[in-house]
Amino acid sequence: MSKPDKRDEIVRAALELIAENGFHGAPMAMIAEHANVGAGTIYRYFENKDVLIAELYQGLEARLYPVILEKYAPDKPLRERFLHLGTALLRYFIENPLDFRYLEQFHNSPYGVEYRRDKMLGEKEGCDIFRDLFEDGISQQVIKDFPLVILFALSFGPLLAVARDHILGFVELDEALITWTIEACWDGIRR
Amino acid sequence: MSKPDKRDEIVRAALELIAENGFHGAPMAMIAEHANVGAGTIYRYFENKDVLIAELYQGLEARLYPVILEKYAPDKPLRERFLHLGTALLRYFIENPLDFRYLEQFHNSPYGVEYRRDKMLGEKEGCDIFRDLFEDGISQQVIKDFPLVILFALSFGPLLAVARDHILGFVELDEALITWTIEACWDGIRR
Amino acid sequence: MSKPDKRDEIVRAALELIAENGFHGAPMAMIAEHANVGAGTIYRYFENKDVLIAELYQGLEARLYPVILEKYAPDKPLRERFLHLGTALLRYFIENPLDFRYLEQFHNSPYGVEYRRDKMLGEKEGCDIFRDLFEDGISQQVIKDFPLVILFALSFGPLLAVARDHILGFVELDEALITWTIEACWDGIRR
Amino acid sequence: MSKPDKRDEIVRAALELIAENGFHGAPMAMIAEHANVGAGTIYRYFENKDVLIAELYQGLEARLYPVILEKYAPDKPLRERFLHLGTALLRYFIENPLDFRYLEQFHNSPYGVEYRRDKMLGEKEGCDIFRDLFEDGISQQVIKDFPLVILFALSFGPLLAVARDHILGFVELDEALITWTIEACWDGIRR
DNA sequence: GATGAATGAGCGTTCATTCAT
DNA sequence: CATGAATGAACGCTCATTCAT
Repeated sequence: MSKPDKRDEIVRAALELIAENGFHGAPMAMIAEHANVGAGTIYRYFENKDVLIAELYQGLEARLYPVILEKYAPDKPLRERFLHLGTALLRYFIENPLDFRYLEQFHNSPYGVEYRRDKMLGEKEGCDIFRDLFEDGISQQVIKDFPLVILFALSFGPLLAVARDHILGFVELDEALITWTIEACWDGIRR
Repeated sequence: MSKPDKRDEIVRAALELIAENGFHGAPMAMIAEHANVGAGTIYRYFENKDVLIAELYQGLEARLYPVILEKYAPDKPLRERFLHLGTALLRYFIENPLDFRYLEQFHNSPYGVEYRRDKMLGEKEGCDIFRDLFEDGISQQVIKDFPLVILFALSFGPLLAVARDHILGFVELDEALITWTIEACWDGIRR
Repeated sequence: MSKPDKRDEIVRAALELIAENGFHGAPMAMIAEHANVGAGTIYRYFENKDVLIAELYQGLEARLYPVILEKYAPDKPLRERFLHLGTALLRYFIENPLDFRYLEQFHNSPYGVEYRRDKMLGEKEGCDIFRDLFEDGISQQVIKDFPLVILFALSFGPLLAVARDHILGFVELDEALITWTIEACWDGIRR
Repeated sequence: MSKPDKRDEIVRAALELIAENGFHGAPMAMIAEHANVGAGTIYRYFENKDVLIAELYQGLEARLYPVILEKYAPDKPLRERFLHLGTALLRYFIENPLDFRYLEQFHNSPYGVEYRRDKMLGEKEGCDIFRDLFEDGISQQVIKDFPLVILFALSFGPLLAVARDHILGFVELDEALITWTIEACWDGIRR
């Protein structure tokens, strides 16, 4: 009960600071201070800053999956499945803006690119659900016969963009707007 | 004639280095060296690194507009206009990967967010052509009646994503794929 | 019986690590780990790292004496006594390279110099046998009438140097070479 | 005239501090302070601390050779040549105690060992004069037929030891004692 | 104007030591 | 007694910026 205390505080502080200020706006000393922890303590839990960054990312991903898969019914029609996943994801980002900003920071960095490249090469994408969905859709001639990468771009591109705009205050997303946006994404990929 | 010479060299070197290595992979001394210029000289043309970064961005934007507006016919049908602008933009990014990488670096940084917020508030979007296009489309009931920000996200989100994927080598975009992608974006925003 | 157990383990681990990696290649945490002991436990037996280092040295010296005094016959001729002590010492170093490396590390450090200075002032040399030998030799006009310090230098200088060279692999000392070397040392100090 | 100013100050400060306190008793910040130089300035002249240490060593060696070779007559008898080199070396150490202490620090460190190993493998010893002397002596049957390494140990071992003792104040070397000591070394290696 | 040597605050990281358990 | 998590001062090093030439 007291064990993960410090580690959690470090993770929380790092998430907050990196999400808000970027990787180089979050020095280890500042993370330590915000976690109410000695500077050296971080290194008991994470080998170095890179490892902290990577583990933080993996933690976020691990939290994300169960959320969007909740109540997911793989036997429903493709459109419905897509809307479920898309809205769940968008809602998650809106409700967890720190997570979202962190994921963006990570993806736009050498770490993120390399990480993604590794996942591309190793077939073990975490995005299997989406991949399955797209491949199903293509073979059923419901979704455009595009390379998967393009379909991902057509789906996630707008999704991430609106999440960012909402978090930065450029637009106020409500339930209706969320649904319409994801429906528009579907219009983009469906035949 | 010799004044802009050095300034141009500095801008070129900065673009190259920042696009390839990110902001903190491009120290001022390295930029100076690549520009064949003294380290102090940069400060005659740019107050500090932040200003250099911002002016570089504005220069890129200024170069971009004429390119995508070339042969643009504002009296053609909306779909055709959208396809023209979208494919021109995507082609530009693919042919000028350095510019694209720099724009991405800039957007994912405190500078970028603040810059964009200023532009939002000041109403003086550089994206007037797109704004006009979307507003036309909405009033003609050809484009979905969404907030402009959402329409931007549905259009540029996928566009930037595929450009990034192409440049990182995750997909090979040819003319056909470019057209299909922009058409899919249109499907996303049209009624 | 369990008390000296841990202390011994600490001493053994410290000797090993310091001999192989030097003082700053042997952090307390590493010593503790190699001794299968908690990091704080070391401080129950040694006030701090400096004390550990000094006591380790004294322990080594204490082990050394009985070895070289074994079968030492103080009534034999001076030359024979010198050869006995010299070869015994050199053999000990060769057979216990860890001890030797540690002694060298110690001597080449602020600790070593201060330690030696204290011993010089306090007259309580541990090297009494050698001192007796030299003083005997001087009064019998067999050994050169040099200050003791010089005689020590002429005897131990080469001895330590060849031991080091052997351990570092620059020369392979066998029994013959050991004897010849010590005889050469004797040639250096005898009249 | 003003160019090597800073570099020289850095070298001087580093020599002083390392000679007196050892490598880890001479942090870069302290060296900078003693050289009246900013901390970063050192890195304009030396890539890192290791390079500073190595270049300092090479500088000392370069200064040493001319000194001991001054008035050296390679056609004099072996004994005379040995005494010349030995006393010159010992005198140099006594007159330049900082140089001596630095050389000792260097030799007793990973740098020193590796450096020496390299020199052993590559035949281009800086100690060629001594090597020539020893090889001459062996072939003329004036010097004992020992491996060179042993002869070096018999010569330099006492020499370095007495230099150290003098500098630390354990003995006061005058001209007579210097000569006697080197003569005793000769007695050690001659047949 | 142009230079680049000089600066020093700030970074990521280590490790001797302490102390609550 | 023994532990090992926690600490924070100190380290080597980088780099945006300045200023004498």
